[in-house]
Parts: sequence; structure tokens; C-alpha cells
Amino acid sequence: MDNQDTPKPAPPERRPTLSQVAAAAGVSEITASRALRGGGLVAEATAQKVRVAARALNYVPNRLAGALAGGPSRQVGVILPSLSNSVFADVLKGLEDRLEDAGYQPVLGISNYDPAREERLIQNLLSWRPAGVVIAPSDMTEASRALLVQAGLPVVEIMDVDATPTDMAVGISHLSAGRAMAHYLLGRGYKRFAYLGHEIDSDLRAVARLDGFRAALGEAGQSLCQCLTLEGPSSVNLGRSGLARLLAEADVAPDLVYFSNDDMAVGGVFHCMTAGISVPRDLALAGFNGLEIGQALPVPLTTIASNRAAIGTEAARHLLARFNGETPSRSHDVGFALIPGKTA
Amino acid sequence: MDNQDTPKPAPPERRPTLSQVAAAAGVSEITASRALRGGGLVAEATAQKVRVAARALNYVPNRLAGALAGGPSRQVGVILPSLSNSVFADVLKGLEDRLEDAGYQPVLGISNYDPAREERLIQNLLSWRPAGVVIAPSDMTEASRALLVQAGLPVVEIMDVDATPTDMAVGISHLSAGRAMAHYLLGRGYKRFAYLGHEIDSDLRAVARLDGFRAALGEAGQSLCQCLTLEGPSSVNLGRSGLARLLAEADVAPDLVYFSNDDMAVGGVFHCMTAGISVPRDLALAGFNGLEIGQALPVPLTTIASNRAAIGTEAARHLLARFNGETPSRSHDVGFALIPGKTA
DNA sequence: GCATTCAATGACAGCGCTGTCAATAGCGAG
DNA sequence: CTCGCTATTGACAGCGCTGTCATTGAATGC
Repeated sequence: MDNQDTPKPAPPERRPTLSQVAAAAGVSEITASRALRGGGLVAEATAQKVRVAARALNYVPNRLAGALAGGPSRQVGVILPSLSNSVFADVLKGLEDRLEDAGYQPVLGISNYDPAREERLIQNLLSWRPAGVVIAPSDMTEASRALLVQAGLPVVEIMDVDATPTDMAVGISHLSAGRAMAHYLLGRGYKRFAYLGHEIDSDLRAVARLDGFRAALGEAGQSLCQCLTLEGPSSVNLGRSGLARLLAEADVAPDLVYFSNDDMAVGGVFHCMTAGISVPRDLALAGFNGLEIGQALPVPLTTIASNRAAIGTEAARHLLARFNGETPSRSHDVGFALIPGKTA
Repeated sequence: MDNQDTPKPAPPERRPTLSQVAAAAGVSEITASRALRGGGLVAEATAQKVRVAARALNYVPNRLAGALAGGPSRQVGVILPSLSNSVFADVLKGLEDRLEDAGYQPVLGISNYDPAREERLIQNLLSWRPAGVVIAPSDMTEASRALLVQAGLPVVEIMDVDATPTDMAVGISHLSAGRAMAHYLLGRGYKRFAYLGHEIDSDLRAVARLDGFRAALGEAGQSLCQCLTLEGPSSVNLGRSGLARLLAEADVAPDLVYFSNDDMAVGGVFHCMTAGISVPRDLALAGFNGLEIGQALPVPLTTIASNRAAIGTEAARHLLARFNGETPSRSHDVGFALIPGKTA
């Protein structure tokens, strides 16, 4: 649109800046700044003029400059291990919703359960000087932790409250969740417990649940008669084929299979439907997460609702509180609820 | 750690800056900058020294400053209508993966299918001066479009290639997808077609599929005998209860129900299981998306695979190409594939 | 041996904004 | 009528980095 070969001061159609707005409104730059940010430091009439000028010029503030100049950053780094699992999508949704309403933008990174990638992500996100960080850690390296500490900003570790957080934690106790399920199932009279899980190394929370489950069984004088963990991320298909394999390999048939999560368990239900195994009469199944799909099954799944949206919103709340100079609780357990269902 | 009440130059434990790294390495700031960014403009020995110094100081570059000073921004705005639907999670996953590998960070916004919120998000994201924007539009307002155009950066509209994009588009033709399913089903000999959809106003792509479906039926001298759209976002439960309602309200029983997507269709399958309706003998069902869950069902769903991950990676590719000064295709159709399944 | 070129490095300014402190004006109290 | 106070506005510097252009020294060619 504009002439492009102006010899020196060639401004190749720059976006309007605050000083242009200020000029248009006939005030100083700083007054325009204050007017647009609100806060009542500017006479209403002046503020009005500035707003009009800004709109007329289609002014979009440059937050890079704002944050660099010392204003608050309004970005929040978010690191999740995966998005394939709808669990994290739910958390992210809750988180984004709250942050957005408070004027913050999440900057996202997916670690794929890879601690090295996680570390790189932290480094990258930190280079944007976010106001805070939310992370669902997957076996954080020492270096990762050090980076976060050194950055000196609010950090919320989500999903898990079993470990002591670097700064703050919001989640549930997966250890307790495993125990709770074990107690429930013991109460229902099951005897031969099997476990079917996905790639166990990377999903520490699944491991914690299994640990809790085992511990509770142990305390009741029972133990797992079979424990199969498969390669690859959790999925319905993996649960389906996995259950087939588990049953084929069984020395004694289990009367209950505890799955690492609902995706897997739903797959298990499908296998039973296909193989003509009556649930829970011939075989009982239990999962974890309380996904909608599990509850929509013809036979609703016995599982534990993990309150994912609450984790997201609570994480946001904690962060925002800290931005406001408050001191929220160091560790917040959003709790879980056992859903009896009909599969166990 | 440091004295905090130094009268004037009180640096309250700032993060190390480039100039400190430079000083430590005994070179000028700009040389340090070039060394760390690579590019071979610095003697290898010097670069080495700088890297060592940076590591020793735990230097994390400040990209706000970098971007402000004219460097490339390395952030990409991403606007999606929802994350409840695993479809967008899949897209986001593909997108994030590619962007991350290329050193870009997505800044996320969720519009909840709300054009006003979408507009606000665009404004907010743009204020970070991203290098590009990826958006799954939900009925973009004129103002939104103007904002994007005026920003003068690469924009990829994803999901849909039916409309002419502002800048670039990556997705599939939902109109064609609807037609394709209709043709397939006509070929299978179905006669009494019903449609069951979710909140139709906001999900324009579902509308497009329905339009295509209807058009193709019309061309074959057929029409929908029933068309029910329910309130609320799509979900398995909505599909389940919706099918019950649809069948109850039917004057003549349909022999096939076309669902707005797989979530809904899976719900339909569950209803049939519960109600003892044999699929596809008594009633055939078809969906859209090709979600894993649909294919893991005891009776795999007849549907159309929408190639979501490809949309994400292609969107990233287009963006990155533009960042490199190339000119990728204006509109890219990643294509879809009909999955025959066993429910129709 | 001297001009020429290139690689390596540096000085300088400025990106667009906000924090700090200072200046001005307007007002009631004494 | 003057003083002190508050409300409003502005000047200034600088956040941390990179683009541009200039400088240096060494290597090259005739």
C-alpha cells in the first residue's frame, strides 16, 4: 500500500504505537499508557480521548514491550505430558478458562513424558519471562527443578499431591486413590486381583496408584495374582488387546482386573463384550479417572472420578492469588470420589 | 542472598543478562548474542567461551527483549473453539509437536465457540506479536478478520477448506465429507435416513457436513425423514440419550442414523446395546471423525477419518514455510477416508 | 612490499512500553 | 490572600536484546 523504497526512514507499514495514540489524543505517552491500562490515575475526560484515539488507530498494545519495561507479564507457562489423554485436555480447559478471564495467556508445551524434553520446554517457556508456571511433571530432572526455583516465580505442580512440591501443588493423592479402590474392591469380596497397565515407566501417577492398590491389598493379606504392563501410551485399544492377553496368560483366572485408567478399562469392557464375558459376573473391571465415556457405557464403569477440571481451575486460582500477593495453601488436594458403577 | 537495602541501584536478585555473560566471557554483548544464537558469525573459540560463561551463569535468554528488538518472535497464537472434543486436542498435539521442534511456542486461546470471545482472544494474542496465528474459526466476526489481516502475519485457518481463507487454510471439506457418507450409505441401500446432531448453531463444520449429506441425498431423490439437533456440546451421553429420544419421536422408524460426530455416534451405539437394538440389522449408525474409541467398539463404527493430526502438522508446516519466506499453497486439503466399519 | 578483501568483533541506537520522580494546577483552610 | 494538599500530567531513563554500520587484523594477490 505505501511506498516501499523510501530511502532511510522506511517504516514498512508498522503497527500503531502508543506514542501515536498519545499524539492523536494530544496527551503524553505515559498518560495514554495509564489511560488505557485503567486504574483511575487519569481524568475521565482525558481517558476518553485516549480510548477514542486508540480505537480510531486500531491500536493493539505491544505486551512484549510492556512486560520488558517492567509491567506484569500476563503469560503463564503450561507444561503437560500429553494431550492424547483427555485428562490433560480437561485440566487445560479449566486452566485456560480461568486464566483467560483474568487476562492471562497460557503458553503451552507438551513433554511427551520425556524428562529431557520437559527440561528444554521449561527453559524455552522461561525465556518468555512468564508470570508463573503450571506443570504436570513427568519425573522432573534436578536441572528442571533448579531452573524453576531459580526463576523465582510461582510454580504450581499439578495432578499429584503425594510429593512435596517445589512451590505449590494442586491435585489428588494417587496413592490414596489406589488404596481407596483396593478397599472398595476388597469390601466387594473379590479375591484374585490382576492389574493391567500401560507404559509404566513414564506415568508416575499410574505407578503411585498401583503402589497404593498393592499396599492396601497387602494390608488385607492379599496380593496381585497378575500384573501386566504393556508398552505404549494408554488407549482403549491397548486395554482391549491387553485384557485379551492378560486372560490368555493367566494361570488362575482373576475375578477382577484393575486398570491403569479408564481408557484402558473401557477397552477391557469392549473385550468382554466381544468375548462374551459377562461383566461383572465372570470378571469385574475397575478403572481410574471417571471419564464420561466410562459412565456412558451400557454397564457404567467402576472407577474413581479425578476431578480434573477442578485441578485446572484450582491451579489457576493459586497462581492468580500469588500474582495478587496472597499466599495460598502450599498443597491443595481437590479430592476424588469413588464411582461404584456396575462393573465391579 | 544479596543485600537488599542498597540505596539506589538495588537489583533485587535479577536474572543474569546477556551483558553479564558477555562480560564473563570477555567479549562484547553483541558478540555474545551472535555466539549464542549460532550462525557461524563468531569464531568457534569465542563462541565456546561464551557458551561456557552462559552455562556457568545459568543464563536464560529474555525473548521478550529479543523479539522487541526486532528478532523473530517465536510464538504462535493458537485459537481453538474447544478442548472437550478430543478432535482439537489431536490437532493441537500435532501442531505443538512440530512447532516445538522448530523452536516455536504456541500461545493458546479457547473460544468456546463464542465469536465475541474469539475476537477478544485474537486481540490478546496479537498483543504478544506472534510470528503467526493458527485458528479454528467459529464464525469469525468481521472485526476478527480485520484484526488478523491488519496484523500482517501468516494466518492458517484450520479444519475447513470449504470457504476462501483470509490467508491460508488447512483442513478438509466437510461438505464433501457429508456427501461422501451419504453416497456410501445410499450405496448400501438404506432408505430412511435420520440425523442426530448437537448444538448446531455454533459448530459450523457439523452444519456443513449435514448440508453435504442432505444435498447428496436430494440428488438421489431421497431426503432426511428425521432431523434432531440437541442443545449442548457433543458428547457420548448426549448421543445416547438423543438417540433414545429420536427413536421415540419417530413417525416411521429410520433404518439409519447419521450422527454429527463420533462422540454422538458412540453414544448411539451404547443406546442400542442397552435397548437391545441390533446394529446394523435393526438400525445402522454412522459418525464422523474416526476416533479411536469408535474403532475399538465391539462393532467398529462406520465413520469418516478426519486426519486430525495431519491438520495440525500441516498447519505447522505452512506456518514454518512462511516464516522461511516460502509461499506454501493457499489452501491445503488433507483429505479424509471413509471407514466402512460394521455399524452401517 | 603494498593495496585489497574478508572474517571477526564492536559501538551505537532503538524496539515500545512503564516505573520513578518531578512539575503543574486547582482547591479549601487558616 | 497565602499555604499546603491532592489530582493530574509529564520528563526521563531504561528494561534486555538485536539490526546496522564501522572497525580491526590478517590473509590474499600482483
